[in-house]
Amino acid sequence: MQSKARIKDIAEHSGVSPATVSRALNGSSLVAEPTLSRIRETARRLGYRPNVNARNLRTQRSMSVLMLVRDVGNPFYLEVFKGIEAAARDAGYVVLMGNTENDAEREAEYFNMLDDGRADGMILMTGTLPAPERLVSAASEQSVVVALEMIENSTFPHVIIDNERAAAEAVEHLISLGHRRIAHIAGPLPEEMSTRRLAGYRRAMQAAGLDMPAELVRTGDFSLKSGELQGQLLFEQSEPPTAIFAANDEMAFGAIQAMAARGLTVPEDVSVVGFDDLSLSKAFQPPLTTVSQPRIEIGRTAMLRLLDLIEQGETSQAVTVLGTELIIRGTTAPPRHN
Amino acid sequence: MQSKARIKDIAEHSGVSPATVSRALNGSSLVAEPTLSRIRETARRLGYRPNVNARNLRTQRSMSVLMLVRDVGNPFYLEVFKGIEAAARDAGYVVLMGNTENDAEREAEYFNMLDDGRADGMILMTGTLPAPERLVSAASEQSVVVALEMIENSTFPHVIIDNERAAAEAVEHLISLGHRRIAHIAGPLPEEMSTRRLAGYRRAMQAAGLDMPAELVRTGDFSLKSGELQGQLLFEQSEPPTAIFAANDEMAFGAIQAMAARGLTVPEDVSVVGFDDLSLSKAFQPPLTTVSQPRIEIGRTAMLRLLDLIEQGETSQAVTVLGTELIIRGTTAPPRHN
DNA sequence: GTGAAAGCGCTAACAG
DNA sequence: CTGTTAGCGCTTTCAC
Repeated sequence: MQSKARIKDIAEHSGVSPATVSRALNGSSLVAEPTLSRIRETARRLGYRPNVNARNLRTQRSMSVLMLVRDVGNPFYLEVFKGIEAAARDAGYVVLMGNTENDAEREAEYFNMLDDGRADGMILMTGTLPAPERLVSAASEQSVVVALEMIENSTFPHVIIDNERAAAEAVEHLISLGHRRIAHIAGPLPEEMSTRRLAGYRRAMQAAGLDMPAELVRTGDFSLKSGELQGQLLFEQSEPPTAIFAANDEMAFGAIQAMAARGLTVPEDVSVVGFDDLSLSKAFQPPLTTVSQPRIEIGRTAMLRLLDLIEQGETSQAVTVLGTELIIRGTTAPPRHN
Repeated sequence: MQSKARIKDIAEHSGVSPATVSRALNGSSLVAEPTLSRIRETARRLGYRPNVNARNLRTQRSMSVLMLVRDVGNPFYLEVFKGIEAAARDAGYVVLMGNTENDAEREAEYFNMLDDGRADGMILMTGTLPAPERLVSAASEQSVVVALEMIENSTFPHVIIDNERAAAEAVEHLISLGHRRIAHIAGPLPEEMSTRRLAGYRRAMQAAGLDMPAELVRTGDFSLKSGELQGQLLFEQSEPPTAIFAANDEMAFGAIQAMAARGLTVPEDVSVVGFDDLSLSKAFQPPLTTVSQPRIEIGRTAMLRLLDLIEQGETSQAVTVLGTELIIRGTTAPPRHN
């Protein structure tokens, strides 16, 4: 096996010009049969692989996309990645992973990679746009699809769920069980996702004519630890809640941990609803009642939209809203003293 | 702002040759001061970004690495990714994500990407090597670091933990609590990782002179579901175990789920130990006793080794064994009837 | 310290 | 259907 056969080598070995080899290998219909298979055969024999950088330089494409998240460590993203990766592969693209850790500069850097020619487009899951002065080209000129988090005033296609509605449904479930003193542990505000889930909580509470004293609405940061802390604070109050709606599963787990530490049981003493339906949530004891989102589908759809954008310059759907489902499991029950 | 300033544009704007611009921007010491800052200034003003594909073609490097796993959906990888991403970024590399789903063809394809010039090296976490006949160049000629799973008879640097020893320690813990009928739910055999953990179980049992009847050693596939199934089977026996060592946390959760379904409590009726220490494991009720591995560190170290390989052609350490720790939490206790 | 020239490997006009 | 030619944007000899 040669070390790195080039198109030129194949051309010589099969007695044609490089152009013909290129055409043959790229499935151009303009190559005659005997030539075609001869070329293919030599390519195979020589272990030929097109040099991606040369091709990219020439075609001004990279056949790769970037997926950008705030925190790779968040288990929530896993299946979204999976959906993206599968759709990308099917279309012949590779996937670059970017992690911003909420750092605006990093985020800008990744945006600028689109100008470098390193990626043809990006799936943005950070919920934010870098400041224009940090960017080489206007963000709006890039092929970007926003997933999971809505970015207001942007013209990018979005693939999202209706966070407000889903949150309201979760709270309505608690209300229908008879709970009246329902707390909410929100995600980091004023992030869009957290804001919408909070709004859903408020909407449902209001519709039922229930009180929402400030001490029942707490803010966490989606981490286990913050759920634990806020759960703790919630039960140090004179009049603790009988139910909690946490803005994600991890905080729900944290809150349950805090309650266990105080000798409270779920759902007997307190009901808890989460959001996300992590793969482990059903294995929790008791299994967590939570809002399930179609994560793989979100990833897949976002990637398909991005392909439209890259290949057609536009996409059919500006905003795609995927459905959620409240999964009622073991952490919710009627309140004790009803 | 121009659309896509090239090095030539900067050269014209600052009255020098492209060569000088290239030198200036790449920090070559051969550029005189006045020229240097003039060039830098115009580059900034024009929003210049070097075209990555052109540079890659010229330098025959891609400044990107590939990380390959069996299943992106596995929460175990998250922090390993994080460690890899951070170390890669620091060194100016970007990270491509590859998912094989145990498909040998896909795995070979990713290997071949190293020949394409798409990535300069790879962190292999699948525990397997593609068949040589599928590969364009011999695998051994590539810059590859194996992480998490040992590949026997390969010359690649490895970054691993001592699975056998860690498993033995977990089982010793159960033995020291007084358990004698200890079951093991293994991962998929004959994968290296599963095999080593099983060996650790056997070693500890043997050392304590305990029986290992075949019905106490079951094989799962690391999934929640398989843990549930095997846990179920374990308790349908006439003489069920008093303790279970599961080869990963997910299967431990599954087993606990199965026991809960039969009205058994952990750790009162049965003790359970897992392996991995997923971020959610401490929030489980009761919190899971498990073996913790330094996942971020594994990722980071693997990336550093890979950089050695790419940049120096060799690395100091052939095999790096990172330490594990048995975290004793709430799922283990002395057996009921001792 | 700077410039001219070549070429990385590929694809896409344009001719024929 | 096939070959010739040019050039993507960059870095790097080699001269001066």
